[in-house]
Amino acid sequence: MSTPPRPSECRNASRRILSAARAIATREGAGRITIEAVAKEAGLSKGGLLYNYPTKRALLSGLLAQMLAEHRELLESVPERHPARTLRGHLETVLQSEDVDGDLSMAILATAASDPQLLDPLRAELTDDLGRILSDTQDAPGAMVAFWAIQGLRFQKLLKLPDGGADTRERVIERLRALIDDLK
Amino acid sequence: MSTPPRPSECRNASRRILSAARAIATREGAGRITIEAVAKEAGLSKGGLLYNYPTKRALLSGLLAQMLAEHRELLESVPERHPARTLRGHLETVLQSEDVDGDLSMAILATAASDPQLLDPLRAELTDDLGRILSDTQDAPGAMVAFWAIQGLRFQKLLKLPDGGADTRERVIERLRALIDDLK
DNA sequence: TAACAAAAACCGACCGGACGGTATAGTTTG
DNA sequence: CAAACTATACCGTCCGGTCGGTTTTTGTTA
Repeated sequence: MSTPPRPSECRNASRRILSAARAIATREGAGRITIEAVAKEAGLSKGGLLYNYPTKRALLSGLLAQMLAEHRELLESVPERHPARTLRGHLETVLQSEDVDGDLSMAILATAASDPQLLDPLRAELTDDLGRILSDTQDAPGAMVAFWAIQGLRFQKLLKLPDGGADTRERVIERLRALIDDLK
Repeated sequence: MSTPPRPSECRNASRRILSAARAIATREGAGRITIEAVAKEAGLSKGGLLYNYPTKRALLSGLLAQMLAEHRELLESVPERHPARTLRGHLETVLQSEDVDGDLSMAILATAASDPQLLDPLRAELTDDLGRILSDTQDAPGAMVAFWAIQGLRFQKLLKLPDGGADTRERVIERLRALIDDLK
């Protein structure tokens, strides 16, 4: 009658599957995300996984959605009240997710290569954020430069590109913070 | 005897193979780069390709090397004499490669996901450039912010992330140019 | 220049294995 | 019982790589 009182089970299975996928991506690399491997990691069978996510695409889509949700959560937990709150939020979010999601994000990039549509939710989210950022400041170009710099930082971490050493890095981040705070 | 330098033949096979791979990546997406497909596109057989590139890894490595070489060529062709010449070179290079190498870069990202070592040459090159940039300016943090912004721009184009519209985009780039020129 | 051998370049059938997805039979739970 | 859920066997496909053989190029010698 009323909705079957077992969303917990079903949800848990889905969540377990997603974290299994994340575990595999982090431990063995992005290319190792296969239905069988994820199912095994999650402690159920291939059929069981395919019952929850009928295709691999659906699985990846769910994975991306989960990451996006967590990202947004982190972003909104930035307490600071500030005209460029969102910008600041993005920066702190990038800094905070210390390499935890590295290989995982790589997984997303990898799949995006073969299925660009999977990135659509991400695009929508970013468009939203960007709109808020631009409408929060009078210096749109300055805000955009900061936004790009944050994205650059994100990919620099992701691909383990050089960053000029920890010391300069710290100073650069400080500079970036100052740039953002001076925006208004 | 009149043996004009004819390593051209041998080289041509390799180059033909690489451009075939690029064509496939651009036309059909990054995931479609397979040995058979590339061989067919290049007009030779699977065995023939594997003669030139003994493994797929070698093929991808060659692909990345070629792209790096072209990138460097572009970068060094920036005429401007300027303390932040390299920085400016990166910016103009990104702007110039108008979506031509989009899916191709995606291919590289995709493979990087499964084989992170392939990015090592890229890392070396960037480390080199970054060193030059930092030693060319007195404002290291400012230069790094600009560098990150350029990288962010690169990935924004690559993943087709939002950019706030062509008009603002143009203004942002102008701002970025000004930032770089004011560096010294 | 012709003959010829050796090496380089290339061919394409084939193998082994992984992977996504299906079909179906079984099990739990309300 | 029925619906939700799970397990397992299996299929078709694709793909990277191997291997034995063939063609083309090159160097040498007469």
